[in-house]
Amino acid sequence: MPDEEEIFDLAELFKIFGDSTRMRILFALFDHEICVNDLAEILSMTQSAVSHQLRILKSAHLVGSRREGKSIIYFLADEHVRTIIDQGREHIEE
Amino acid sequence: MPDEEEIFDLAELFKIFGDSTRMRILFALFDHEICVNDLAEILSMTQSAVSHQLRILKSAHLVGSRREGKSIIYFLADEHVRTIIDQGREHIEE
DNA sequence: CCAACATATGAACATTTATTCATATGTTCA
DNA sequence: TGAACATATGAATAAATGTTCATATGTTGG
Repeated sequence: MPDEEEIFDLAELFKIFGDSTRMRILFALFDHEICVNDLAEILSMTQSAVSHQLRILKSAHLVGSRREGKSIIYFLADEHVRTIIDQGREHIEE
Repeated sequence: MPDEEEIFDLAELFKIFGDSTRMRILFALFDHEICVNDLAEILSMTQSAVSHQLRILKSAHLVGSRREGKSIIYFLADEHVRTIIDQGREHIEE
């Protein structure tokens, strides 16, 4: 049994995957990096809503970002993101 | 990009991992199956609260249950649960 | 430097959700 | 069968969270 802090952190991590909007953002970033505005268009969402969610994703190190001119480009942070999502998809197929 | 329904289901699945109480229950069941009352004691929780959460875990097929006398024994449903949690833990170690 | 563009942020509101309390359902054993 | 035990469930309350609207911050090109 891990200590309470690790359990809490784990729950916080999965909580971030537990929202359709964030999941859609993650999928949009699966193959290629995208800037905020394009994300908003692709997902038919407000720029503000996207930005709020990106902030959450970034704070959990699920995505990273870099500036490119006026835009800020977001991308998936590491392979764990893909693995976790893939495992989730496998679980659903049953 | 998966269809909206799959994304929704995925988010719903991860939402279930995204709660400390449920995560604690899952860890308690990691090594051996346990009945509701024992879970409540181990986790210092109300029997009612545990039962409510077990219901959610079971509806997502993360745990299974069987009756044994007066008690009902709960156990982890499949290996995906362990894999998903393990991947989450790996992600945190950084 | 300033106008236009791109993103971030804060407050407010609405919705979701975990827990508690009371009670119902279901099982065993005398 | 009835009492005692084990679990489930429903309603109510409190807390957490996603979106919107308005606005701030930051960058580029003229």
